[in-house]
Amino acid sequence: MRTETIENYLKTIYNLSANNTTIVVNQKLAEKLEVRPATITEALRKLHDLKLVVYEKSYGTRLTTQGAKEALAIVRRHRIWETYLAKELNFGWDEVHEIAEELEHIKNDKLINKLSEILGNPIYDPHGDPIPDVNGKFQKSNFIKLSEAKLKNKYKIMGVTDHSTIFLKYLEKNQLVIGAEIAIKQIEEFDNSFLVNCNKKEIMITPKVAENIIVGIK
Amino acid sequence: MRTETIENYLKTIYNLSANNTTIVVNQKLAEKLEVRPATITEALRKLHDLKLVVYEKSYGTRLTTQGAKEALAIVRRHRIWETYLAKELNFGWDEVHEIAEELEHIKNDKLINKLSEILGNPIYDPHGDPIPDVNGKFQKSNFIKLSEAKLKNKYKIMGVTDHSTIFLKYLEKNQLVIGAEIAIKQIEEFDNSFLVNCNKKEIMITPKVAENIIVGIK
DNA sequence: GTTACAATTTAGTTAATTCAAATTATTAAT
DNA sequence: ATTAATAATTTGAATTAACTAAATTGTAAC
Repeated sequence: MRTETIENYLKTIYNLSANNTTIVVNQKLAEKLEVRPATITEALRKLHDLKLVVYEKSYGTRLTTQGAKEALAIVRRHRIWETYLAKELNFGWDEVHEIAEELEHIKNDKLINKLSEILGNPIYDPHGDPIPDVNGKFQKSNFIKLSEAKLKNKYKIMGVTDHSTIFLKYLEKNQLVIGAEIAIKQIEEFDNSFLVNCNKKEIMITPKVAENIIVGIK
Repeated sequence: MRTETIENYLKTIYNLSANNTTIVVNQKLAEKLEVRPATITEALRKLHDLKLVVYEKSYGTRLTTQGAKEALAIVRRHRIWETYLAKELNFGWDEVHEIAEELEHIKNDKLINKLSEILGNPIYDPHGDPIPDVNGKFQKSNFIKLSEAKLKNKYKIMGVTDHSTIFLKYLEKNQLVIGAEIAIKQIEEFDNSFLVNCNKKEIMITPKVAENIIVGIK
């Protein structure tokens, strides 16, 4: 079986590779996992021995088929638990991540599939992140970042890319929650800020915030 | 924080000490944890350094106040999860133990108390084992082993002391489940077997089985 | 080609967990 | 009280996992 550390490496490589489409460099891994570069080199050697990554020295890393399969299983467990904690156990969306970080390491397919079933097999977690199915497949969608939204269009908030408590609390305060509908009233050329209509109120959205909100076209 | 190994030592010492009332000897621990005696001595030295046990060499071990507190917290988490898995997630009572062995190590009071609340703060788990409350206290009861039952009396099955799958499956097959009512028809002096009436059927119960069923007086 | 930065190698450290074998303690039986 | 049997401890060590500082090597941009 895998240690938690190995699972965390797998998950982090997966997350930094934009769903396994780009190569991940050591620096990013070292940053995210808060360890020294030497540790990354060492860990990647091990993951390579376990046939979980393709690791080209001084270039970058990507997951093997097996590595991606395991990473997706971890991501699935994490996001199912987050959803379960939020929807069934009434935890706030800013609390669920931390608990799910621990629960995700418990490998019991029957348990996860049961939770998924109770939730109605959700395809998004409370942060709007897609939940892979049992086979590691995502349902397709055509969501965009709010920062790429077009003037006068209407959108629905589908997720966030920043999961920090401070950001989530900010969103909540402004009622910019999952499912909320947004109409783009104005886009300021000068600073890329957005003036939007949400819940019958006008809200000013900075580029940094817009960059971290995922919306679907209504 | 405690490692899982330390938590497992604490839990095992607690379980072998009959609710912290008797001294535990190394041999029993070695047996239960499936390690060599030398390992037990070593581990107890460590638990002693952590002020979790009172350890008298070549005599025996018992938990300190702190050790008992932590052991009870683990037992509570284990039994709450077992109950939740069985009652809310429809797992069989022979499946829940294994999963709870992992879940019990996740230390989040809010989570456990939430599960407990959803379950209506149960005081027994699916095996009939009592669940300590947040303060590590048990509700009192006057249950006895079926082997101590008296002729002609009526009892209700409240729990088991053997949690093995084989035993639980045997009980299920004979409908000797938690809550089932039993009337003692006959006690055979020669071999201490019991003839009981349960669900309108007569069942012969061997001394070994009787020893592992906990009943309450009706 | 030099410089700046990233990655790797080397040569460890620390901590957790376990064990075999030899020795010592304890207990029960005579 | 001595002995035999059994249990526990000590010693000395191995293993594994995870990580690091410091020195070296690679890479890429100017």
